[in-house]
Amino acid sequence: MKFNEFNLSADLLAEIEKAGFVEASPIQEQTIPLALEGKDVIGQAQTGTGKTAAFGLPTLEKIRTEEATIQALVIAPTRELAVQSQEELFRFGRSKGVKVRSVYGGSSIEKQIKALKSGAHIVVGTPGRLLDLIKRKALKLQDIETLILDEADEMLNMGFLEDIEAIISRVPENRQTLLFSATMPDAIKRIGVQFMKEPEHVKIAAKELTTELVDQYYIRVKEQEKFDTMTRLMDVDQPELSIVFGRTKRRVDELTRGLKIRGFRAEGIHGDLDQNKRLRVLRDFKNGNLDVLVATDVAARGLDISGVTHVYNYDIPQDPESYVHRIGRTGRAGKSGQSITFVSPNEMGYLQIIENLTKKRMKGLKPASAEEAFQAKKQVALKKIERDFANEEIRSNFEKFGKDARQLASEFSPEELAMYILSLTVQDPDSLPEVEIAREKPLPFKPSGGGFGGKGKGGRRGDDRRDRDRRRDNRRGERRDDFKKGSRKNDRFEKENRYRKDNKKPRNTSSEKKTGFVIRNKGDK
DNA sequence: AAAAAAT
Repeated sequence: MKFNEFNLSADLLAEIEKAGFVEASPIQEQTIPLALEGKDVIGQAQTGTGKTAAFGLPTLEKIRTEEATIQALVIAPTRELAVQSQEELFRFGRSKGVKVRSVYGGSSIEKQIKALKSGAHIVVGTPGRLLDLIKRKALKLQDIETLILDEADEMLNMGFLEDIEAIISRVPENRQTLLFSATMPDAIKRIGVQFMKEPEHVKIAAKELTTELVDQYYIRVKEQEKFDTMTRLMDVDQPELSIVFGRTKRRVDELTRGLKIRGFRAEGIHGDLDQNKRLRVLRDFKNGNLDVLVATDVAARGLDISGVTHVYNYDIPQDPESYVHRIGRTGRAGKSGQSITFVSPNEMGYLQIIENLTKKRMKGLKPASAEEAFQAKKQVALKKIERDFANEEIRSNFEKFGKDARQLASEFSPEELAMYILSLTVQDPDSLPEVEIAREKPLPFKPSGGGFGGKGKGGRRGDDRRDRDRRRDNRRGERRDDFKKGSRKNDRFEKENRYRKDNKKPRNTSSEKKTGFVIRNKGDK
């Protein structure tokens, strides 16, 4: 279905066309008509399939610009996401003259109050700042007709729920409520439904929860070897842009430092950094002034950054839902991507929990050796140098390598110069600076209920336990079969060949020799 | 058990 087949006004369609959108995605096709009718909708679809436009377009359509009232409210889990959604809504509503404001913590409330006073039809905000503005009577919600929870399952989660309830209690009961997310656990959906009237749950049916545009890999690696393993893989993969997710803010700081030492253009983003820095880092990453964004889960959800080809889960995500969102930062809008999740031997149980949620097996991957990484880097540098030498401006390019460049350039052949530049560009793997990432206390493992804790409580304990045992036995069976058929093995070799032109088998790591493919949970005996 | 979110 095409956008111009929706019952949308000409000024919206003009902006849609300007943005180059023609064909609506399935979630858009199914939710836009419902939302235009005024129905309450839960919209669930894979990451990167255009959920913002799905709730944004019908919302914009219904705004009466001649009235200077706030008619729609969007609540988002992070400040960056609030900014991004505001920008997208503004873009589509531009011709129509819709005023969209974003409000969030960490930046001047005075400015935001002024902006609200200058007129707003749609407000996009994070919970804390919204409540603050409501208390100061700078934000009136009595004219709201559409309420949207972006990343709805996160907004209705513990930690946010109380604030959300407080905000919703100020919004008129007679309203339309839209909930959107890629993930929607049943327990959370039940909470959400309480704020809605006869909601339609549009769930784009897919075998897997994650998009098939992302190739999902995991590497089983000891904690102490993780950093080297990741940087080598990055050298081999040569991502355009990549995001590295760490478990804690401190960890993100360490990883950022380490990656910088290794020569990557990397910056970190997490909740302890001041808001200017957070926005600056994100902007630099989008502009291509950075190659690697190192992040906590603050960047896991919603952020739409084109050019992200690789997501590295340096630490395995805390919640299986977080995994779905993290890897959804790549493989967006029809483009493909890769995710690589690093799993230490005692975390293999988490891998299983994630796979249970996504209904998708990650492929095992062998670490690349230092030599392989070095060769890969060298190839890339050589290509770049060759390109430079083909260019007329080779001398100006060469000059940055030293005072005598002009002299050297006249005395040596292009090949000799190339070798010289290469030696300056690519470091020998043995001389790489050492980086140590502090070991954190291991994740607590709670096998109950299939989640990472917090679920399965209440009167169903016995059932949960039986389910769990059954699931576990199934898992073991599947894995053993895989091992016999060698399908997993084949996956590994298929990937290895990318790294090994000589087809030699990379050496086994000791941990793999030890445990093969058997899953070891703490709960298992 | 961590991160996010107001100051």
